[in-house]
Amino acid sequence: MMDKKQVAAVLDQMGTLLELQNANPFRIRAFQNASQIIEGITEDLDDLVDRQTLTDIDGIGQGLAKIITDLVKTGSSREYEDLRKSLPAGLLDIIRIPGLGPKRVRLLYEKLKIDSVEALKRACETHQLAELTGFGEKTEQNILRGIERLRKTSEKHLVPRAAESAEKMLKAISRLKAVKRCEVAGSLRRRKEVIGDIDIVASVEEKHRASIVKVFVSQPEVSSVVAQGETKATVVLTNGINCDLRLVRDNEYPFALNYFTGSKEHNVEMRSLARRKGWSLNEYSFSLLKGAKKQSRIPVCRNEEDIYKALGLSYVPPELRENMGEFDASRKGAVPKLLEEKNLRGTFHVHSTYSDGANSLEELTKAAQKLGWDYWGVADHSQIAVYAQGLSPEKVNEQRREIENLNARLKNFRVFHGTECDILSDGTLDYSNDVLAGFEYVVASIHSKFNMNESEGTKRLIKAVRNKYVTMIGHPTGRVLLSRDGYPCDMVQVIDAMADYGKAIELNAHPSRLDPDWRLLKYAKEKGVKVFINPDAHNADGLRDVRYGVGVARKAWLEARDVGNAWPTREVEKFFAAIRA
DNA sequence: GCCGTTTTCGGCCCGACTGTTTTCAGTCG
Repeated sequence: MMDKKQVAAVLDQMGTLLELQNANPFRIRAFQNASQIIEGITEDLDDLVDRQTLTDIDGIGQGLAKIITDLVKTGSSREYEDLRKSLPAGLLDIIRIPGLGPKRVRLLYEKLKIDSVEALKRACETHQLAELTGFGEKTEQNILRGIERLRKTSEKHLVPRAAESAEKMLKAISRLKAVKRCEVAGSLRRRKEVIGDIDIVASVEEKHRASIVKVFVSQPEVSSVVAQGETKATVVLTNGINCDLRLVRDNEYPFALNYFTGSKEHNVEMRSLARRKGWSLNEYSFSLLKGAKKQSRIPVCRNEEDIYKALGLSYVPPELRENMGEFDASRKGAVPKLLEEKNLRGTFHVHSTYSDGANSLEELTKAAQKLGWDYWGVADHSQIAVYAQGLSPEKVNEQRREIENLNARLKNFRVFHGTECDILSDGTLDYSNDVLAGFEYVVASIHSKFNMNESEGTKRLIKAVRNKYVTMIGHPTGRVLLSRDGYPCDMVQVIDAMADYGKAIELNAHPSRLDPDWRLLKYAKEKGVKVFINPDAHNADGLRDVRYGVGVARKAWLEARDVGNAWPTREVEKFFAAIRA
């Protein structure tokens, strides 16, 4: 009745409702934690329920297992219904307003009967809040601004846009003489697929703090200042993204950087590990735990590596800090050597002037050479894509001849001839097998009929995966395969099929459309499915967009050998040939 | 609510900022 996404949402909501009820904070955390766990599992939730193995998962006990089982089986649960009935639904909207937490939401409801954002807005405008103890005029103003901000920033920001702003702000800070070290932290450093806000950490002598904060808040990118203190400032940038600056002493810097990089889940585990050594860990330092039975001497930590070392761990790259197995790997010294941008030797999903691309084969080749690559692959649209000048079989032959001529002239560089072939609604492909056999590789993509139900959608894709000439499944429209709210299909099943048939998957890194789910990518890696980081480029500049995919690939623990475009030319040729063999 | 090669009971992460206080609670990250 409910899938894992829905179950996760319900558990999170139960946590919030418990907060509003002023319940035991650890009980609250148990629900929030469980929500995270369920969202992250790659096994089939139905299976776990049927086999009654939910309690094998760390963090899920008898109580939560019962609730989850009820939700999956019946679509509801006694505990959930009781909680939901105990408070008006509108409070769940109100609590999302920045500056309002469970205590004050509860108070507003009890004293002023405020049970919706609209009612709250009216109450602020008529200054009813200021009459309550603990509230004043300033708070009313802040809430009104919060309501407005929530409306504007409810959507999260994509990595490339946030990265661009972050670079500008970082540059403004780092060029100041008083700043010793500074770096972007937070989810941007962890390369999450979407970014909430930008965190910058800087080390600076105390006497210079005020001047640094002043420079920060007066940057041209800043549209308003939310908070400005001695060690912290928060601003809203002109593009609507929040940006935080934290100032610390230089000896505190590694701790601050680590702390503000997160994730929260990673930090919680770090602190637990510190406690076991008899230390307390915060954003400034280790300190000896008062009254601990066993205490170890605290080593000097000059950088993040030292902190991990102190806890008996090898360095954990920011992309892996999600408490999703990185501590185990780190203890065993088995942290993978993650993909680097410089590992990439080329890319394969590129459109030329033959279909809807803006640059010729020659121009694209020059751009790829300029990036230091060894190859690239053309993948123009197939014939049904009339809107994009999809290629007829005759045109395909013409293109092949041009590529052969080009390759004959090129030294130490190779252009591959592929296609982005449409998967039709019945799962068959837009070219006959005869035509497909003429390509070196085939990216099979969906551009039509996005409103199928999940089982039909899954069948359609798996049928395409089975086609002997398909090399990799692409995701052309952005809201597709590896994204959580994309094309209706059970991606786990599709990945299983790819593993069975030795096919690859495309991580489409087109920046304007990026929202790939790294958990699914990680699952693909575990299954041995190769990944190609492709830009879906329509011009020469677009080739560079692969760099946005590298961060997501790192989050999924991908190493150079897991990624097709990190292989040398010969290996790529072999892989393509093996698929049709 | 969860968890246990120190525990089946008693723990479970911590500091800064804000606005309203006259010493601090609530919120945030």
